[in-house]
Amino acid sequence: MPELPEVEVVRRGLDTHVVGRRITRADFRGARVVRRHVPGPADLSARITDNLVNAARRRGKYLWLVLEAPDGHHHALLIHLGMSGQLLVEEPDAPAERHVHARFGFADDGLELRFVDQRTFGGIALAELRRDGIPDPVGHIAPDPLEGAWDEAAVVTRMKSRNTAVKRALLDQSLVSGVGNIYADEALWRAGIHGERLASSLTRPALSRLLRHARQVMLEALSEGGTSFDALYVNVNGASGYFDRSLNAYGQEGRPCRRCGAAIRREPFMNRSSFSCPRCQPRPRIRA
DNA sequence: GAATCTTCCTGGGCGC
DNA sequence: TGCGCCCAGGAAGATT
Repeated sequence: MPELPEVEVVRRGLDTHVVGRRITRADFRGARVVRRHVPGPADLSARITDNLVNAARRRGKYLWLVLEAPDGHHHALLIHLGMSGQLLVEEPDAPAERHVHARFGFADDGLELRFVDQRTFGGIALAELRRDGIPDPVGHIAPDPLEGAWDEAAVVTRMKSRNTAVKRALLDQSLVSGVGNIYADEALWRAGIHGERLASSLTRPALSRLLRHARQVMLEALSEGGTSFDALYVNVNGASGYFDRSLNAYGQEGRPCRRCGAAIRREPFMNRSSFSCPRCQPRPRIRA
């Protein structure tokens, strides 16, 4: 599934292949892909036709194209890839993918942009931009660790006040965005902290360390994943080379911990799974 | 308001 | 071999 580093690679691909072009055609297929647009897909299509793509931006796992309408108004085409979403850049006459939900054509008659999503967790919406350049629906999403607005000390302060498991806090998009289950487990492993520890029970230096590990692991994935993508594909199937080689905790149940050799354990967490080292990341004795 | 639970969806993988 | 079930995941909205 696309995590923040993959979404950033997609954004860079959009920067290269889509920014600077004028949309002349937008076709949506299926009832679910267009989100929160009461007048419906046809209206959204009409609103973005003849718009110029001015920029491709990202916060956490949200992507958006800054569009300039013919009347000069700026708004955003907001895209979330969900679990299985892909953006592809292809010849207009290439065969349609089974789960293609949107196709965008451009004035230069060049490669078209397609949104393909097997599970339809992803979606597309038209949004107004706030004064700070963030689309309205992204307003409640906190800065991610890879952007300029990232303020580690402020996030530590907010996490310290949370009366909940530190992994829940790490996954809370209103505190820090872009950290999914995989990177949460990797950051906790690196920091030697069990995810069920109360956020408020950790020291500020420990929380700082955890956040710095989260940032670092995503930077590493970005530097590895960024080179493994076909130039024509803005994204590939969510699997970057990083996941094959570099995971220390996530999905490693039973394998020896690379730090101490103990077998990595798997525990249920929020109807999902957490992976951790039983020796490096001892469970808290008491957990509410 | 904070914390937690439920729901959306479908393909891959597994057990029987 | 094939059927049915479980699982994965982010985030909105509901519920406590």
